[in-house]
Amino acid sequence: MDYALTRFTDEVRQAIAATGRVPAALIELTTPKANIPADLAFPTFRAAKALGLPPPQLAADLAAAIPRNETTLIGAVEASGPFLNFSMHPQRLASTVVSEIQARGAAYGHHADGQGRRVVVDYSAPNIARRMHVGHIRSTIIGQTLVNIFRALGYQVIGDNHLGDWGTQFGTVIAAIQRYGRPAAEGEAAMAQLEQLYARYNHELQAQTEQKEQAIVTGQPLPVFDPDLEAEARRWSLALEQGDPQARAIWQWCVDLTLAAAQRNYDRLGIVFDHAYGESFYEAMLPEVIAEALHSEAAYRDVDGSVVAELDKLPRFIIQRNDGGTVYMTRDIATVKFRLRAFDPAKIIYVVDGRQELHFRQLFAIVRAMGYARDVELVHIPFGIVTTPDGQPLSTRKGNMVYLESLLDEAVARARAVVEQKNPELAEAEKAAVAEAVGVGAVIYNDLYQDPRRNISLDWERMLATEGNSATYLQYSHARCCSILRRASEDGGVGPEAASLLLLTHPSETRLLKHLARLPEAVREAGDRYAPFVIAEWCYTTAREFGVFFEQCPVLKADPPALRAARLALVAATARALKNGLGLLGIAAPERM
RNA sequence: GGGGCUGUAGCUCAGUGGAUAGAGCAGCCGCCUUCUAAGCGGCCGGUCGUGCGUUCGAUCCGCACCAGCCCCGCCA
Repeated sequence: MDYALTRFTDEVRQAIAATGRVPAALIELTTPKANIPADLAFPTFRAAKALGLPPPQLAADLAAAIPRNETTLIGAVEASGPFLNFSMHPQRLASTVVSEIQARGAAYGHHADGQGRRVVVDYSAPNIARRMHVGHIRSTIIGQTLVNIFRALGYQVIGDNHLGDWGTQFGTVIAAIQRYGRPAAEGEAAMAQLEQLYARYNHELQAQTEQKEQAIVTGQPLPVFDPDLEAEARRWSLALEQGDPQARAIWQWCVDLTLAAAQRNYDRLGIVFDHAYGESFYEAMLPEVIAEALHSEAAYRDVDGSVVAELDKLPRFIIQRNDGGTVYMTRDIATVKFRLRAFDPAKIIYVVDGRQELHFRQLFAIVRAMGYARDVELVHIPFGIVTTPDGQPLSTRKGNMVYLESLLDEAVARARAVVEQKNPELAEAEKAAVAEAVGVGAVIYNDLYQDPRRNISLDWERMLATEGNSATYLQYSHARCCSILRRASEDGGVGPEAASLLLLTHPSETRLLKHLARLPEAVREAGDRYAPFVIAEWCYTTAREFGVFFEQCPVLKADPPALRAARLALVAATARALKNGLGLLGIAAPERM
C-alpha cells in the first residue's frame, strides 16, 4: 500500500492526464518551495512549448479542466502564472496520515523497496591495540544509521565491523610487548598502555634508523644493533602471518582486550553488528587472490617481484610487496570476494573517511577487472575529519586527541548538569537515564546533522545546545508530546480512538500533518543519497512544526471534546513519527526530560 | 604535475533545473496565573567564490580560473 504523499502525487498526475490536454511524458511534477502555498506543482513551460501555448494560459486552462473528485487527496487546484499548483485536502489528509501512523506504528516510514535484496555495510573498523577515538566515531555512527535506513527500506542488511587487526604495525605491537612486557592494567587503561609501548618502541626504532642514516651520510660502517628493532618488528609481523603460536597468542590477547573496551562504546551508541570479521579473517584467501589478479591480468609482476596494478588511468598500486608480504589492498580484495560469495549482496557500502577515496577507486577498479563484482554496486561513503572548534585536526601526535569513551562521558556529564538545572524534581535514576540519552544523542547528532563529506568540529557549545537545531530540541519536542498524552490518560477523558480527525483544520495542524506525511519520502531519499542528514532535517522540521502547533492549539483544553480527541491523536502520531525518525538516527527518545 | 572534496547571511549549515534563496546560532525586541520557556513570535543580516557557456529559466548542469583541505606503489 502506498503512503499518502505517493498517492497524492499519483492522483495529481492522473488528474492532469485526465484532462486529455497534456501527454503523460510531459507531466513533470515538483515540490514547491515553502513560501508557495501548495504541496505539488506542475511547471507548464515544457508542455506549453510543445503545445504552442503561453505557459500561463496552459496553467489556467488546466486549472479549469481538472476534474473534481471527492475521493482523492487533492484539495485546491490553482494556476499561479505558469505554474499549476495542487494542495492536499486538509481533512482527508488528516484522516489518512493519522490512520497510517496508527496502523503502521514503529514501521511508519518504512518501505519494501529492497525486498529480497541484501546490502553489506562496512563500518566502524577500530584498530586493534588502540583506543577508539573521535576518528572512529564518524564511521561508526554514520554506518549504523545507514544500516538502520536500509533496513527500513526493506533490504536485508549485513553490518560488518572490518576490524583493523592485521598488518605490519602488528609486528611492532608484538615486538613492543616482548621488549617491555604486557600491560598489567585492564580495560581502556591497558589500551592506553599498549599505545604507549607502541610509541616508545617506534621512538627507539627511529633513533636506530637515524644512526644508520648518519653512518651512510658520513661513510662510516653501519652500526649493528642488538636487537635491531626494525628487524624484530618485521620478524614478528612475519611470524604472525605464518601462524606462529606465540605471536598468535599475544595478538589474540590484544584483540580480546580491544573488543571488550569497544563494546562498552557500542552498547551506549546502539551499535550492533552482524559480523566482525577482521582483516585477519581473510589471510588464508590472499595467495589465491594474488594468483587470480595475475591470471586475469588485472595485475602484473613487476621486475622487483612485487605485484602491481595500473587500471583506468588511476595511479599504480601494489597488491603484494617485493618481500612477498601483502597489504591492506590485498585483504580488501579478498574481503570483496568473500562478501560476494557469502552474502550475494546488491550493494556493498564502505563508510570510510574521505582520504581513502583513491584507495577505494583502485579497489573497485581491480575487483571489476578481476571479474568479481559484476552485479554488485560498490559504494564508498566518504566523510570529513573531526576538528577542534577552531578547525584544528585532532591527532595523537598533537596531544589533543579525544577518545570515544571520554567523549561520551563528558557529553553525559554536561547533559546531567542541564537536567539538574531544568528538571530537578525527576527521580535520580531518571535523571541519569535522561542525561545519558541527551549526552549520547548530542554526540550522535553532531555526526549526522549535515552532509557527511563536511568536516565536523567538536564544539561542546553547539553539540549540547539546548536550543535550535540540536538533538536535545528533538528529544524535548518528543517529551512534550508524551507529556500531553500522559496527562490526557491521567485525566481519563476522551481517548484518541474517538477522534474525529476531520476537525483538524487549523493551519498549524495542517502544516504539521503535511510534514508527518513526508517521513516515508525522507527515508527513501536518505537511502538514495546515503544521507542520514535528510532524516535529521525531517526530525528538525517536525519538531518546529510541532512547536508552532503547541503554541497555537491547546490540546487538553480543546473544546469540543471531539477536537480534543483529534488533537490527542495528532500528538500521538507526531510522537510516534518523531520517535521513528530519531530511531533511524540511533537517538533515544525519552518520554520525560 | 595529476586527482578528489569544499566554497550560500558575522558563524554553522540546508537548498541536486523553476516562483520572493531558507534554517539554527550570534545581535536587538516581544511572549510564561493556561498541555514541559530545553519553547514560540518579530527585527537585523546574502554581488549564492569569479568568469564564460548550455537553457524559456542556473545557487543547481558544462568548461576555465581563484581559495581552503585532502590524496597520489611496498602504511592502514
